[in-house]
Amino acid sequence: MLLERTHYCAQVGTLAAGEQVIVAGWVRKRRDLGHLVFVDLYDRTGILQVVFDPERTPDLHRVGGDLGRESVITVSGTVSERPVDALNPSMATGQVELIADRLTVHSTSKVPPIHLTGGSEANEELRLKYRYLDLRRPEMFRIIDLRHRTSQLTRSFYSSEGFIEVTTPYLMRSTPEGARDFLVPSRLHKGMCYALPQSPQMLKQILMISGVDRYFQIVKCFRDEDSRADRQPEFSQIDVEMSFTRMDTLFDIHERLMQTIFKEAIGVDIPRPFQRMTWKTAMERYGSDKPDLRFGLEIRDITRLMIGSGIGFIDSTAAEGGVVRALVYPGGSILSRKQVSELEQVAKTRGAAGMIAVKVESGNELSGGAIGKMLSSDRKQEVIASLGANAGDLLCIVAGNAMIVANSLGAIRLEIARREKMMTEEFRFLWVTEFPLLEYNEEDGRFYAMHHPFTSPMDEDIDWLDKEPGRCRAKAYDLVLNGIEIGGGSVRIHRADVQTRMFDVLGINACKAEEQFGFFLEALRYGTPPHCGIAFGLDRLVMTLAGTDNLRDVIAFPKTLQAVCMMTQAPSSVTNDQLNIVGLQKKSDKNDKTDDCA
RNA sequence: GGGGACGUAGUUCAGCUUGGUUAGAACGUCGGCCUGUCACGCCGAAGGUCGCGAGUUCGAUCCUCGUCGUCCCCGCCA
Repeated sequence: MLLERTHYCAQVGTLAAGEQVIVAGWVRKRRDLGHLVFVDLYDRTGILQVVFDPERTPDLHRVGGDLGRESVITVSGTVSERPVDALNPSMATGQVELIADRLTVHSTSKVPPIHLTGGSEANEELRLKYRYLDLRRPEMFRIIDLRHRTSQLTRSFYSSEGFIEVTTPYLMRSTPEGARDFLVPSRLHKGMCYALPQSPQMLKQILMISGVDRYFQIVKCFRDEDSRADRQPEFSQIDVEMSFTRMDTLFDIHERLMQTIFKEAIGVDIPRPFQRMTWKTAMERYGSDKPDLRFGLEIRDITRLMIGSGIGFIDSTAAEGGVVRALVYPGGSILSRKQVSELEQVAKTRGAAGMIAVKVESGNELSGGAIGKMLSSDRKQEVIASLGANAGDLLCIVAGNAMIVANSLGAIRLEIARREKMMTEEFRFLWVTEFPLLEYNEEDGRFYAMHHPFTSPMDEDIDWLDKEPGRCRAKAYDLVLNGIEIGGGSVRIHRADVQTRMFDVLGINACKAEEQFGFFLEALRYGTPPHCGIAFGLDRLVMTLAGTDNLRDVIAFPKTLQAVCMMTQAPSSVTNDQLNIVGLQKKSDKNDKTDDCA
């Protein structure tokens, strides 16, 4: 019969000597001194030293001496205070040990392919293949637990604010716009597919129409797009929608949610209210719609000062309606030619033609490139003054299309901060507001919704919708934390006529709209309350709480950049029979390994 | 779709610049010894398709090309 555990390893550390306990877990390490045998027993709470003493239990001692790494055992024994000279202050349970008197070996383990104790970490490919072993490491369990607590705090916070968790289907209908859908072929309707939701966007709005009033859900979302360090094909959102509420109330609720999570999960006090910044300001001053405000390094516009400089490409940039902007790299004039060229490379990957690096010399002098030669000393002085630069600094100047210049300098700004280790440990929250409603796509020759097609234009901009849609701002907002977009949402359109106008601008005519969004447009016609919502990336939030910059670290079973699960080898080929059932046929059998075991 | 980095023992890495006889180290594993260890210690041993394929060469872990895999970035994605 299974001897049942009475305590976790860590709990034993708090018990008095003489207590009888039963503990269970994995053999992390064995130290066999010939007569005495010590075993480090691990469970999710920590490590406990178990002693096998040949004088008390000769039979056990022999078995204990043979225990292999990661064998699973149950041990009963007596809690004992360690001899004074054998205390281990670096161990949570280092003042006690368990003198074993009974031992059950439930199973043994092959030699683990990754190190589970201290020191260097195995490469990620192996960690993902043997994820169950990787998750046995305390650092990984700590994150799993942190994620659990974050979810729990979220659920209880929303519940106490009158929000109701409603689950929505994963088998949805495909909608155009936005990301590529993952498709699920239908057996009952051959040739037709369900789509896994990119987010429950329309359903949560319909719940508002249903009168749910305050909805939330911790929900999986799926997007068939290329992954990144902070992007997985399937990810979790804290999804929220609320009716009859001003944007400011939504901000207030979620600032308190963040405050609660950070306080309760990691003991950090977050000041409120959070800073707010318009999208325009963010782009101009930080070159990003998700600025990291833990450091300054603001971008300044110097177009006016550079016009008529006599420098060819700068004058032509200005003539074409472009901009010239600069960033001060404090103390950057000592950079090597190579380091400067690496900075320029950063700008070039964001589409800039180049980056001009100018050194600030003493006596308001600039040296380097055409600017050092061509600019009058008055102009130089003005440039230095307007940038607040000092001798020894390096000016990074980029000219061209406003968007490209912003992105380039934004990337350089982050690179400088990384190099100079300016990213502190603090948590800087920021609401970015007044996003553009639409984005023009040159290739397709049409506008796309920047957020999604149900986002309300700002009242004062609504007339731009027909005249100059690109100028129209949206009631959309993002919550940014240390340069990471952790959430985003908007006030929604609650009038069917405005929604139709929106579709018009997007080039979705009445017929198309009816076909693709008909059910939603119809719902809007049955009494829709004004409503707004937001969704947070749970994975990214936990990532920040855990202090890692790899999304895979906070997901128990993540996928690689190629969207493969190293442990299960998903995706896999399927048999022709399986495909027939859903009415599909393979185009090529090139990678077919289905019948390897036949 | 494009750019970059990496791939050598079970693991983490060195070796490659300048091709040459037996490819090393540490940890781990296995065997022996050891009564207070906790990075236990000491003695000994086993362990390699140098990712895969082709090419150059008398000879390739090393050079070239291709290919596969992982990571990072751009595009894409909110």
